[in-house]
Amino acid sequence: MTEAHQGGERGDDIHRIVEAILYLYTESRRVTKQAARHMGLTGPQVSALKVLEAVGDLSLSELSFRMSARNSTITGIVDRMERDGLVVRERSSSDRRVVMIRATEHGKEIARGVPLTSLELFAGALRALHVEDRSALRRILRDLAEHVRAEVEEHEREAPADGDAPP
Amino acid sequence: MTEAHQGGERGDDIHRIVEAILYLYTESRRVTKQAARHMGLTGPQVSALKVLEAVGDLSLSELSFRMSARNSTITGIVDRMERDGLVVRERSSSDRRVVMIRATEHGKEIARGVPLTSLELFAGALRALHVEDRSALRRILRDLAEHVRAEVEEHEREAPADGDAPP
DNA sequence: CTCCGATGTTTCGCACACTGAATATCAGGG
DNA sequence: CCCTGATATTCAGTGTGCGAAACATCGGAG
Repeated sequence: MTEAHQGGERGDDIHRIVEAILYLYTESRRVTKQAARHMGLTGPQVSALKVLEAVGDLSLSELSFRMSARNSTITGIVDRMERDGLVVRERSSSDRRVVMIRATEHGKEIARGVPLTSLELFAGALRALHVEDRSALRRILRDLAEHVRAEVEEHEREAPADGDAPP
Repeated sequence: MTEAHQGGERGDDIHRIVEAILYLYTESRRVTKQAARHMGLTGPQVSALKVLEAVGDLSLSELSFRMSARNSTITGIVDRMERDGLVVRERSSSDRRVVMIRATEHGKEIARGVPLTSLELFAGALRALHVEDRSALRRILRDLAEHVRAEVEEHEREAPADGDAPP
């Protein structure tokens, strides 16, 4: 994946940077998944627990929005997590249609335990960098993320994400 | 994902850097997936086509190694891609056990078309950075990747990934 | 040459994730 | 009250992913 990118002098830096980011995230995901397996969880389950841990109880719709998935998908995931005692469903008293998803103590405990291995991987490597490199990296990535965010918004405006399905 | 990380002064830089990388890759994956859907492809299929496009024909084992998946998984993916005319299987003449996977012209065309939206997203943002920031980023990320690679190797040595199953 | 272990691929059974199309239930306005 | 829209679930279908086992082939030992 290093050469063979027609022409390829101009975008050399860019190409290598993208490559490095892809590698770093792929590796992180692999390790997370493996760590999750050790505790009997799957990727989306860890993700759901982390969201619940961070922002508190959520309705199923809110949870699916935060996880960028459909309600029917999240229903299945919550089913399995409820089966395994990680979360509980509670019908809202104010609006009896909505179901609040709440992480159990067991679920929270696991959520706190799992992702550390993945973050520790980065943390260890980042600690090995010089201090000035760290702050430079932080600044550059922040700028980068901002540019990407802007481009994404513009991109979305042109090509909406199949949100409507008229009958 | 910004607060709620017990204590959290020491690893501030680190935390934010990890956050940025996660954001960048998540965003890239989301956009890629969406673009892939538009052309009737899935994520792994795009990934496979990109690998084949980059390094040429590969055996099924080599392809599964590069995609970090098992042979049986890749068999299924290649099945569907062959069904859709994106790749062809060719038995090697030197070793009749191995099956070479080759992207068809149609497959290559689609591979060239799809990922651009995702890479362009990064490329555009990266071009907006100063030149010295780009080379600094490149150098830092390379160092970082190397550290992570080393840690992963060490980590694997302690906790092997269920690879052996003695009879 | 024949047998036997190693290697490459596929098949099979299983579980999860994900989607879109119904469906049941509830909230609120006319 | 009835209609509309929102919320959650169910269902059928596809894709992904794994491990165990079957299968073909290769390579070397005897």
